[in-house]
Amino acid sequence: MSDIRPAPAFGGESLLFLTDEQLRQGIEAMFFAYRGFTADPDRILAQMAYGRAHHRAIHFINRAPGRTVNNLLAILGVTKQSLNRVLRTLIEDGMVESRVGTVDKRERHLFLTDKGRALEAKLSDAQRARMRAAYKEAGPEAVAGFRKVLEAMMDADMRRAYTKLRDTTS
Amino acid sequence: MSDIRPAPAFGGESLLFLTDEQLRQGIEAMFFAYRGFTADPDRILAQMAYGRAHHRAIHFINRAPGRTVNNLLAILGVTKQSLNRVLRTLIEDGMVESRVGTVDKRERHLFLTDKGRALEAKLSDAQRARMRAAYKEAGPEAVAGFRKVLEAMMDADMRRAYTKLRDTTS
DNA sequence: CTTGGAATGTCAACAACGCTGACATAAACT
DNA sequence: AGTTTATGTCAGCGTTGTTGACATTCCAAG
Repeated sequence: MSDIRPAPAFGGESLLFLTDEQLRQGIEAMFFAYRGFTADPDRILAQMAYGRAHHRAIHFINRAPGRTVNNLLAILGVTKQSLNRVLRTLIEDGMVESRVGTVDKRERHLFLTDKGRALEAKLSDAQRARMRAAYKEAGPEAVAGFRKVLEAMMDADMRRAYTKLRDTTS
Repeated sequence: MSDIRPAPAFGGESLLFLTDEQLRQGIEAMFFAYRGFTADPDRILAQMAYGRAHHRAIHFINRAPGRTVNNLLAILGVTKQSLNRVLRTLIEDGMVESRVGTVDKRERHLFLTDKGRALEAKLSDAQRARMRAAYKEAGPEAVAGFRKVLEAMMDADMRRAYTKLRDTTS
């Protein structure tokens, strides 16, 4: 709120970046950037009656084929009921295959079909193209900082999920 | 898709950051971080039957009191019908005041009431606290890079809206 | 001055995707 | 064997995005 600050007499580089004003700019940047981040896949998804939830499911199934529903749930951070609706349409449409577990028959293991992999590639390509352009424009050092701040912004459990995933070169 | 890369013989700092693998990590970081970004305000909003859309409206009305509905629309990037529903509840609840324009009576100028400002402060404080912690952990240089990449990721028109807003120390 | 079109905002109905509740089935524990 | 726990499915609700229809106001052309 109060934008009053004690007029930093030092470098400016060192303390100014924690003023409410700076934080507010970061918040707004995050808001606008996230819209750009999702814009390209959203356009593709809209053409086929899919939404962002479908994209997320496809992405993370592709990341680790054979993943169980419960495992996917933990990563996505939604309820199983919510995920189930999305999975059902993806299975009906032949994008995802659900195989009953061999050792534990309660589990369903999820795989992308060829069709599903094709969609995944299309969505990923679109999203990566924007990311690549942004990275290129900002430069390697900026990218390192970007990643560092994002990681610090995550909830503790999401951070664990992320680093675990990050270090998995599937 | 293809994670095959021509084995960079140079610094690594220079080209490696544009591999599909690196881009994918950035995409996943963005996904998990955005969840953290909205988590704290979401908890507050849930207690009062409000959602993220209410938060966004309140934030940007506070940023420039007297803003018209149409102006807010351009910033939020949603349809006026969608915004209208949110505004109606905020007005009913005495958070926002809508005044008919004096020069153009078609316009409605939006203001936060004292009650609205109190809610805005509560939401902002929560969101800034996380942002501050992340900034502190990552350091000033990382923050500069963070902002740089986010800006490069925005759509052109959102970028204009953002920089215009950014340079407005209300 | 009137009239037609553009701009602004409101009301209604629909879709995507969060949520809780109720429930079936399979596994695990006592 | 009987109870508890884990996993997944079906039904229904709320928020928030969408398009369509419409009222009001402004402005410019005739």
